[in-house]
Amino acid sequence: MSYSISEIAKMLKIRYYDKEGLFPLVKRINGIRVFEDKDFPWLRMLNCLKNLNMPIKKIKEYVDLALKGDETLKARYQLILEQEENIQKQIKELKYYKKQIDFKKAYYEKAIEAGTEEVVKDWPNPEATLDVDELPNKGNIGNRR
Amino acid sequence: MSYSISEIAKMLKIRYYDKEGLFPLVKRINGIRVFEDKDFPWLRMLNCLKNLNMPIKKIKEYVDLALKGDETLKARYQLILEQEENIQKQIKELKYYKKQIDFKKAYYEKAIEAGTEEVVKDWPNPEATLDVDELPNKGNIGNRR
DNA sequence: GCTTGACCTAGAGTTAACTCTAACTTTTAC
DNA sequence: GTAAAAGTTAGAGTTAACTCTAGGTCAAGC
Repeated sequence: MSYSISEIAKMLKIRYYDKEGLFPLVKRINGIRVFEDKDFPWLRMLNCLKNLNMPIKKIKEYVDLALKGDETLKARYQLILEQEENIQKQIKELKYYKKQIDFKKAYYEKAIEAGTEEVVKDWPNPEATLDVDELPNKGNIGNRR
Repeated sequence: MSYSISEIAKMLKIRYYDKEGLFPLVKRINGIRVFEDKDFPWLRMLNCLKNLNMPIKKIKEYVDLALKGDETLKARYQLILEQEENIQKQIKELKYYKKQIDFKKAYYEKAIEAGTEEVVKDWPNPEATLDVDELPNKGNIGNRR
């Protein structure tokens, strides 16, 4: 089974990504892109990296490595390892900020109950630092801010 | 204790955020911003929203609501609830993509061991769909892509 | 054969979030 | 009092990731 570009374009911003060189291996008939089942694992992988906030240029690097074949296996493995760390950091970061949000949630619940923010104005924040070193790092091992 | 802008600027891109109207309540002496301990909970909150990928304009809306006082308590509470959902979705999404990354990790480990990708080329992907409906939604309740 | 519609491209335009520059003021150190 | 350091601003420039436009090709249906 094959897929037309309009079908695929609903799922990803295909033309743009193709322009950026992200799928050099997709078949063409008379210049028209024809996606096949075999392309899907690749599309899924690109979609994954994109949603992990990897910049297009970095994804392109990965594509170029993949094109070079077996000699770049270790480099690609390295990139995957970085993404694994990246995911862990992002989850950690989200959980960190969840504390702040949960605090504010309770804060507003109490304030709404009382009809005024006055009663909660001096509730202590969950953590008293803004020091960058104590904030989780942004999940940015090579990925965008 | 107070803090100079250069001290604060290391932590956040203060001048830019101020320009965007994100801290209208910070004190000034002869036009120079003077941050005080009382400002920190606010700065932390802005930092939190920023790191949850809320666009500056949306953060500004929150700031403007806060300035209006008690009449906007419910609206602000609503915004916080959205962020709570947003965090849950983002964590879910990250865990989803982690499966893909873990698959690739094992894939490359095997390929490196064998010296060639050939041996793993036909390993089945963890999930066989690219259907947008089956992918977790991007964590974007009002937040940027 | 001709219109319609789905596809193609190059390139211009848009948007968000910075980032830098230049010219000015205020504070600090001697 | 004066020079340097650190603060200020408006506004121009940058970058990434789209998004749109204009003009063109090609196959299908009438």
